[in-house]
Amino acid sequence: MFEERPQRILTSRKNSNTTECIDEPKMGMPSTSDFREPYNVYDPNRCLELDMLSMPSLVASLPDRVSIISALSNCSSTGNLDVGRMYHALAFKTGYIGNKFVATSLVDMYVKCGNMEHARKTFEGLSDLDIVSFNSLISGYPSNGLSGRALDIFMEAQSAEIGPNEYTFSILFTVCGTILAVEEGKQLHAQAVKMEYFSNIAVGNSLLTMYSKFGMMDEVEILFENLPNRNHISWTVVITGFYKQERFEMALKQFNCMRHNSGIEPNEYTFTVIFACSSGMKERNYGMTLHAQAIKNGMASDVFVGTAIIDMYSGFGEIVYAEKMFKELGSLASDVSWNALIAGYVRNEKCEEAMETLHKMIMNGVTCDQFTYSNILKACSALPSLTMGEQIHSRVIKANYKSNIQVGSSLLEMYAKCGSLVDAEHIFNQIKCRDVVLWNTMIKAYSQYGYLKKAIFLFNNMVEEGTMPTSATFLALFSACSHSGLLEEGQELFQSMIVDYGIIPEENHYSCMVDLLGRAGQLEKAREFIKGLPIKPTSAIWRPLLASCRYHRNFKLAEFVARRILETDPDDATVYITLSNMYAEAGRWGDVEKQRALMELKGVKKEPGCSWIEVNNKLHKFYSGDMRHPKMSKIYEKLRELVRQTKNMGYVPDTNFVLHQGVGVSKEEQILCHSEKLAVCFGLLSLPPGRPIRVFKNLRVCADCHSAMKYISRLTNRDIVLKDNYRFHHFKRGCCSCGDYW
DNA sequence: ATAGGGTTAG
Repeated sequence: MFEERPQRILTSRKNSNTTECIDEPKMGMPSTSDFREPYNVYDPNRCLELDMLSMPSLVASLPDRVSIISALSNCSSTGNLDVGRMYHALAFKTGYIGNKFVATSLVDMYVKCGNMEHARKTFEGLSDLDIVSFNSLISGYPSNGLSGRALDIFMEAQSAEIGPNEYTFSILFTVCGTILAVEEGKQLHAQAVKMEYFSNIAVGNSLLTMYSKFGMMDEVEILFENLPNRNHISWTVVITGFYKQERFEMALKQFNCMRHNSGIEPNEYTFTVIFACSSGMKERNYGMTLHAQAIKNGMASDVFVGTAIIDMYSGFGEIVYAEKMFKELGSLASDVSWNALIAGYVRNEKCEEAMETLHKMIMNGVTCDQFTYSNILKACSALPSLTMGEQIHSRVIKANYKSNIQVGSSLLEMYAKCGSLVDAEHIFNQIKCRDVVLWNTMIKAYSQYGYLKKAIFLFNNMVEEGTMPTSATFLALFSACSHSGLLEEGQELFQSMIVDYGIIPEENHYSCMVDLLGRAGQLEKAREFIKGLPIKPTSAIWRPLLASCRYHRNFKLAEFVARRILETDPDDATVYITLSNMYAEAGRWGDVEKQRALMELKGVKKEPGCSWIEVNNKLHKFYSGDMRHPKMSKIYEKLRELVRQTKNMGYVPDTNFVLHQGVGVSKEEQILCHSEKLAVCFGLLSLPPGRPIRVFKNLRVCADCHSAMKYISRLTNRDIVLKDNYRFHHFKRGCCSCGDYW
């Protein structure tokens, strides 16, 4: 994200009345003649309503010019606006404000304290403007989010024929880099070349930074080679440039070059980026070696380095090391460190720990920001817990982050994943300034719930509004097509993605296409498709074909595909389970037994099915046939009643896939106690009428439960949302959003 | 009296 900006022509003097930035209060832009006018000193007593009498100690012994300047410079570095204002009043009282060094120090003090209005007013009071005072003023706008304004002020200086110096260029290169003003940046570059300013390291470094922010790394490399002077900052800029482009090996190569050939030592800044690189490359051993070096050099106690290390370990799945690093930072930990730790917990599926850390963070008085909310909402989605999500949502509103686009996407995703599509839609509709991720998140939500038409509709809206779809957009659309069995539409979209949008398909796109073909019954075509792939087929690509083989009862191909998957993933329990389900459906009990024996031999375990539901802020878990829940007898009573009633409506229990008949228990009895049925039934008993029932399951919903839910939703007139490890099923008045289940 | 580099997310 960068500021909106009008394009400027920096060399022309006539074009100084450019469009104001949107977030900028109007301030009269003086013309050249204004600068020449006699004293118009900005009176702090009038403007700041300061009373000299309230500062008796200062009045008693009036400071001289030098001590005012040094006091102001002290205020600049500490950001102490109140003391700064007192010295402004003193400078006025003593008349030193007429001195240009004092006045410039004042401008700088206001700039550093973030008060651009007073900086500008003080600046306007200067009688004898020079490039230093211009630089002071210009340098303040970027840090206040008004980079475009800095370029406007620069043009005022140009108009006043007050020429730029080295300081001006380093400020402006930084400005152009942050707002991605490529044309202006190049113009300034040319101007700086003419003035031979490049022996100045700061100028060179800011120029490197600018081009690296433009993503023009070729340019950066050439410039870097030819810089007359380099220091550790120059190296860090180049390394960071490659890192941001995700060219981690190049970043590392430069780092090694710096260490071995340059004679310049890397410092905390350099180490921070290098930790981020080893995190990005998943180079666990390298990262740990680096950590040891950082400790040796005393750099691991730097907050930035420490935080980068936290993030790195969490990326390696070493959450314990991340925790340790966080503890070592102690009171040095910044909001970013807290965020990195929370993100680490979420990444490593420790959502409860993430929530606990959030509470500790609040208790410690650390301010939560968009990163915090975004991460913690992801934890709510992963749990998934709608009540926690709603609690975080109210925090987001209180902290005024609800119109933040990233937090918005996380909120949307949270509601969708917690089973409330209506709330997800509400979030989407509230955000008017949509970006591609927000669109993708909503499209993906529709796709997961099986609302293909809505997904396609949004896709068309998105394109009409001029947002370029990304590979994630198509992924969502493919999976929607495949669940709805729309083979041709899916294939057309696949072609369109490549031809019209220039997106190169990756593993997951291929996997979706295999799923699409397979579900449509084109098993051989799916196999041919895999054969013709430009990449080596992975188990993720084979897996959807195995599922299709089961549905279309193609044993031979299923066994072939199963072998392919087991070659790379020998512990994949779903392969054995799918095969034994297939054999069971065909009554091939001998083969079922063989699969079971194989699983035992290889030590592969089937995860027990578990469903859960949130009622009154409490999570209720149910396992198949589990009797531990206190309300179990009521639940079974209700369940039998429901089965009786739904049978009258046409429900026929489907016992085809029951693998082992328990002793003394009928097959029908066995499917009656499936965990999802128990959880839904408990929801019906506990939640007020009309409220949707939201149940989650760790495995796929079985065909019988799916069919039963349709009848139950009609009978009880309830919306039932059932999320399994695969997708969402939204049962409404006897229908399911996913179309026909298989 | 004025300038240059670092970590976290959807």
